Amino acid sequence: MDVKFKCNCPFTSALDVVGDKWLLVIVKQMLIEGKETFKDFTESDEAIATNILSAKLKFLEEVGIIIKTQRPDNKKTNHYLLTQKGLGLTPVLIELAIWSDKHLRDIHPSIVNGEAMEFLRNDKVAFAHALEQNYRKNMAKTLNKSSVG
Amino acid sequence: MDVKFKCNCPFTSALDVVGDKWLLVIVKQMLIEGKETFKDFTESDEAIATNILSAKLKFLEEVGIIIKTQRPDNKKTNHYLLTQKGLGLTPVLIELAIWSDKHLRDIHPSIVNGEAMEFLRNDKVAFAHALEQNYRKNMAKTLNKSSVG
DNA sequence: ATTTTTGCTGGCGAAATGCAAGTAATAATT
DNA sequence: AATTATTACTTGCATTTCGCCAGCAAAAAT
Repeated sequence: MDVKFKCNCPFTSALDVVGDKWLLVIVKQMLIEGKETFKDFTESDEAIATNILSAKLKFLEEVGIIIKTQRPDNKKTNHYLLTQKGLGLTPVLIELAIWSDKHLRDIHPSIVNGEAMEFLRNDKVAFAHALEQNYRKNMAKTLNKSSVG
Repeated sequence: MDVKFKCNCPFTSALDVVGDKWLLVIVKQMLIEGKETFKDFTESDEAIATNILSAKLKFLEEVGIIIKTQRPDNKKTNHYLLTQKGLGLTPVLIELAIWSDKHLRDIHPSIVNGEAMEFLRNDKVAFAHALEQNYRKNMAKTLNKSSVG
């Protein structure tokens, strides 16, 4: 289940890891939608099958993009969190969204186009920063909540 | 063979198109390595199988990322060129390379690390610009060459 | 006229994906 | 304390995609 690198090209090597139908979707769900638990992922719009989800989470953990944690008050529910390596994928996701915005509306007109998209168009660096800050903040909040209550 | 969009999320929608093992590798080969013909691709480091290559080129053409052209002096060799939509993926590729550089060297130490990588680290916007300019220049050159000689 | 190159296509086994059902452990409810 | 519900998976099986290899026709080079 470990990565096979085709060559020493930095572009291709990244794709050897995350160039997959599901991996970046999972990272996006964590970063943008704050999903953490197995159940969170199964309830998503993208509807990933549980066996695939299980395998992909295992893989993401193996390569160090996420870590599996538990809360002291719950021995069952696993919480998957992005590592630095995982958060480092934020700019990749952002460029993908920008590309969608510019080049995909012709064949897929119903792509969302709200104020978040406008923020992203106006200042992608700030948007990336805000996303990462927000992720860290929420992570701290939920971690704290569980250890208190 | 056409795209199935899972939802209206701009992140996921981009991945519905290019979130694949091969598509971005092919785009990278065109942009960075100047590959244009079927044979060029088959001779790459990444060694894509011909049937897959054929299918992927067809798909990339369908979604408008590349176009298939011919030179007046050669009725056999097809030249695949990036469209604006295709060139628009440059920032995505660049962010992937940056991520590799930062986060993949621990599990894949032989990733190339020359002066191009340094240029990329120092100024990714300039790097992207240079890449696109270079692509257009070479495209013009080869197009010109064929119509002359 | 013959050989080589180019751009594919087709067959077939292997791997990845997707759907549905099942399970075991924990947590919540009564 | 007993029952029910939830969570995080696993298993089985059908379908799709991948990947190697061989072949092949049209065009180009010799």
